[in-house]
Amino acid sequence: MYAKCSVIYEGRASSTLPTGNYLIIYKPDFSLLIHGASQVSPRNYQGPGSELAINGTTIISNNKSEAITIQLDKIHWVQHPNEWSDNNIVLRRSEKELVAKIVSNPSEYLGFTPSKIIVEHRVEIGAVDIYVEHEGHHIIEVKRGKATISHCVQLLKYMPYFPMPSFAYIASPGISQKAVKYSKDKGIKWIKVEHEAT
Amino acid sequence: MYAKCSVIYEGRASSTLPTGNYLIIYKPDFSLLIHGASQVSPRNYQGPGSELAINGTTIISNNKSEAITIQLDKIHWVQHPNEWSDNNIVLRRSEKELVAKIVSNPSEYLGFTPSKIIVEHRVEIGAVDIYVEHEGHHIIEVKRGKATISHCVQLLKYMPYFPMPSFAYIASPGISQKAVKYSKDKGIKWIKVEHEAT
DNA sequence: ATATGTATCTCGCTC
DNA sequence: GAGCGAGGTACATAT
Repeated sequence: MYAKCSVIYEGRASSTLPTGNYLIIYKPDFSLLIHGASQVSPRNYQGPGSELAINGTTIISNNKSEAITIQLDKIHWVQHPNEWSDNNIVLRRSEKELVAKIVSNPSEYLGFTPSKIIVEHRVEIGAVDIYVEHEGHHIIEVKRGKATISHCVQLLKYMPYFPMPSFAYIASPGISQKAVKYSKDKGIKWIKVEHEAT
Repeated sequence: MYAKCSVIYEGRASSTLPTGNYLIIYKPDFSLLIHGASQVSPRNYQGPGSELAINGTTIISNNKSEAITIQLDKIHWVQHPNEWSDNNIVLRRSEKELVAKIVSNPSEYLGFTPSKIIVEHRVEIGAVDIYVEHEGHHIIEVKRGKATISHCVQLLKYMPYFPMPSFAYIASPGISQKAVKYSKDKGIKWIKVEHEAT
C-alpha cells in the first residue's frame, strides 16, 4: 500500500514518523515494513508474527511487547502480490566457507599438522570459530572481511579459557592497519585467507 | 514492481536468488531492494547511488564494486509512488538519551561528584562512552538494552589505556545472567539506568 | 577513504 | 526464551 500517513512506534524504544507518503508492506509472515524515499532500511518495521488490526483509518500492529500505529490520511494505491515467493538467496564467500577452507587444509595456514580440530568449539562464554590442538591450544577467529580491533578483542576474550601454552590467530582476507598494530601488541598472529573466485 | 524474476549479486560476496515472484523497489536515492514473502531484510539490495540500466528483460544495478542483475520473466505490475516522503523517524529511548541522563546527574549513578566528565572520550583504539575523573579514572560503557558478555569485553579493552587506579562500569537497563557472572570476575560494576517513560 | 560503534539492529543457532 | 555471534550487516560519525 502506498499512502499518506503518520506512524507511531512503541516498544523496545519509541518513535514517531511525521505525516508523509510512505510505502507500507505487509508480508505473508505477518511482518510489517514502512519505507521512505531513501535508504535500504525501513523507517519503521515489525518482525514476523505480528497481529494486524484495521480500525477505520487506523492500522495497529501488535507483536509481543511492541506496537505500531499507522494513522492513514489518504490511500494512494493498494496492491496484493499473488503467490509471493519465499526462496532464500544462495550465498557464497561467507565466513563459513573460509572456515571450511582452513579446516580442509590446516597445514597450509598453520604451518603444522594438528592432532585435533574442532569447528565452533564451545566454551563457557561463547564459541571459538576453530580450535586446534598441536603442542598447545590454538584459537582461530575467522572473519569474512577486514579484521578490526574489535575482532581481536573478541578473540582475546576466549584465551583465559584455555590452559597454556595457547596461541591466538585472526584469519581473514584483510586487516586494518590499527588492528595490525593491536594484534602485534597482544601476540595475535594474522593468517591471510582468501575467498574463492566465483 | 512486482515480477517473476531471478537475481544475481556479485560484489563483497556473491549470491543467487532462484526464480520466483518478488517485490522490487527502486528508490529516489537510487537504492534498490528485492523483497521476498517473509523477513524484514531484503533478499538482495544495493545501497544509495547505484546506476540502473535496463536492457530488454535484464535490469542491471552497478554500485562501486557491486552489481545486481535481475533477469525478468514476467512483470505482474508496476507502480510509481509520487512525492515519496523522505522524513526520518524521531526516536526516543536511545543510548544517547541514557548517556545524557547519567551525565546530567552523575552522583546519583556513581555515588560521588566527579571533577571531570567527558562524553565519547577518544583513546587510541576507539572512544569511551563516558569518562569520569574522581580519585582515579572511571570508564563507563552505556548500553540501551540488555548488557552482554561482549559488551563487558568491549569495555575491558579500554582499561589498559588509563593509568591506575581505574574503574570499569556498565550502565544499562538490564544485564544477562552470564554477563553478571563475567563482570563480577573482571571487577566490572553494573549501574542500572532506566529509560524515561514516554 | 579508513576506522569505529550503534542498532527498535535482523536472523539463525544452541542450550 | 535466553544468550551469543554473523551479516554483502546498514548507517552515522570522526579522523
